[in-house]
Amino acid sequence: MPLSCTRSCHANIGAPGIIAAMQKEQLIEWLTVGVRSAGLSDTAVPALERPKQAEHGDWATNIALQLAKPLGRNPRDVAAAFKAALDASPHPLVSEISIAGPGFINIRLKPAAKFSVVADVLKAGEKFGYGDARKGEKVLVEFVSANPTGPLHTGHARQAALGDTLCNLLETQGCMVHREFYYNDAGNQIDNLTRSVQLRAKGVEPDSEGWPDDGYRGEYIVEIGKQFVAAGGDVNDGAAVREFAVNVLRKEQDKDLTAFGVKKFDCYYLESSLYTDGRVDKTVTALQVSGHTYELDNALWLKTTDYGDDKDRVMRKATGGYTYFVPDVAYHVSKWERGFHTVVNIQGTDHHGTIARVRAGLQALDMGIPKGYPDYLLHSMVRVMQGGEEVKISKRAGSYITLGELIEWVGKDAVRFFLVSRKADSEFTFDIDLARSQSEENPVYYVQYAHARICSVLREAAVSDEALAAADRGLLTHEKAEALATILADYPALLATAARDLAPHVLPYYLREVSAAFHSYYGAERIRVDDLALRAARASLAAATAQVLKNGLQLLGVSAPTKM
RNA sequence: GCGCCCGUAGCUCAGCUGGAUAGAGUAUUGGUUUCCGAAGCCAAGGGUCACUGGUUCGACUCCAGUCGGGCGCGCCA
Repeated sequence: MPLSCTRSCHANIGAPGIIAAMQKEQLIEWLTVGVRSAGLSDTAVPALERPKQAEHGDWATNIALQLAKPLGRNPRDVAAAFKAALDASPHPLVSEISIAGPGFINIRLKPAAKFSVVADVLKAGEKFGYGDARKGEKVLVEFVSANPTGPLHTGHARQAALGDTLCNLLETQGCMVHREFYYNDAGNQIDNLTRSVQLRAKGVEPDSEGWPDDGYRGEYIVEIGKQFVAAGGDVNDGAAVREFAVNVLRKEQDKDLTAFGVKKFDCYYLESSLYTDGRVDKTVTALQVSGHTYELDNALWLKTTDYGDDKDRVMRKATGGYTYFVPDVAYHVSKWERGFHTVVNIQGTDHHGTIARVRAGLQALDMGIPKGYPDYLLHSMVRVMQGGEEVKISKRAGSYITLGELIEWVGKDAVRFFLVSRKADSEFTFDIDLARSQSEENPVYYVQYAHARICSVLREAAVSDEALAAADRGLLTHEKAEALATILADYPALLATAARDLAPHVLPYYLREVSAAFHSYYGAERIRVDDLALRAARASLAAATAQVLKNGLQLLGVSAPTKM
């Protein structure tokens, strides 16, 4: 992002508005000017980061350390020259500049600069943290994409929580987000479902004679059979059984997702439509024309090794049908042609092997699709423990824990917060017994409690919105108040990086920090004091904190109770 | 065997494009309420960042190898 800001804008720093959100950029610009005027570099742009330890100041830069080597100078000397240049043209937000350790430059801000974020939050309200850096960018996020052959399990739950939150995060950056659910309704999984329902309806038990090895064993199969018969259906009518079963399961999945607080999908894309609308045939033809295919053993192959895959892949089987990866490529062409040049697929890590070949297929089409298209956010499976033993997650076995059960046991808020809290690719164990017995200790309650506590305090303090907005933040002096305001000011940048890095897990972590900073401040200073001006100032900081907590929880799909 | 991911406190996990004394929660121990919500706060103990070597001013972070774990490697989806 270009920095159009020059020195002239420093004169406007005292003005209210979006100052806090711009502070970092302004400081970087100031530092960059300092680097130039000190004659250290014509191109280097200093990076600003929060020091791990608060005593070191509000911001720090390691630019002197980085420039020392190319300049052939001692880092401390470089830092001294840099500091001299900065001292020569002081920044109105900065109260102190110091050199520390091997050559860090630590910067301390004036209190007014730190507390300006409070006014920003109160003014922006629910939109605080939103930016327009990616305004108008069309982004498609595909997630859940469960086969309509059974209830959603804990893996789907993780995917739904990650996907929904990621979509929300992208929207805060101005993206036009399209939520898509891909339905594998054309494969033999559906045939298997149909057959399983028919057999159970006829009284054939799993593992008895005539039961297929890969038949679905779950109890829901029996229930669907009963419902079908009760509705007057003919079990021998495969097409009718199939339609009925898929319909029932789709409804159940939708019900679970709704209960999980997942926003409505914009589109349910049917795999079968890729065949009926000719996209599959068109894709095959295009690949043949591209010259990257060949025939061998009566099958048609694509030379995906030309694009980094470790072996070539069959497109059309000797028996005549296409392998699954052909409609997959056709599907992604559809995403591209619908104008989505940023696409994120959220899938289990067990699908990582398919990434190379899908991308290879898209490359081979030679239609200008970039190499790394689409993006993937892979998550590892959720292991479920119960009674000290692992419950195997297997759709075929039917013995897995469902999303509906998780919600029933620990509640939607806790499940969502918990599932997003972990990095997507780290495995984790969901201990059902623990979650049941200790749900009160789930971190989500800590954050929700902070929000409820603030709401309660604000009710007691009875400061009007006008008085909150007009409060004199210069009255805030406690270091814990400064620490809290500093954390609040990080929120917009946090959302931007979480969206950019496809890393929703940083949000729960951040909300915990905000809550901790508030609780700590609350213990140090009384809000409802007799001095009304002071009361308003402190209440305004609390109100801003509640707003950030509420905004963050909303992105996670977790409620922000005003009392609990 | 090959490919991708992972290995951080007793347990569950953070650690941003390499930066200062490796952090949270939980568990353990000890404090804390005549006053706005104690589901809180304050503090203590707890570490060979799997191991070995390399890159450099500096490595949990980057590279190579070893060990251990997960997943994938079908003319299944």
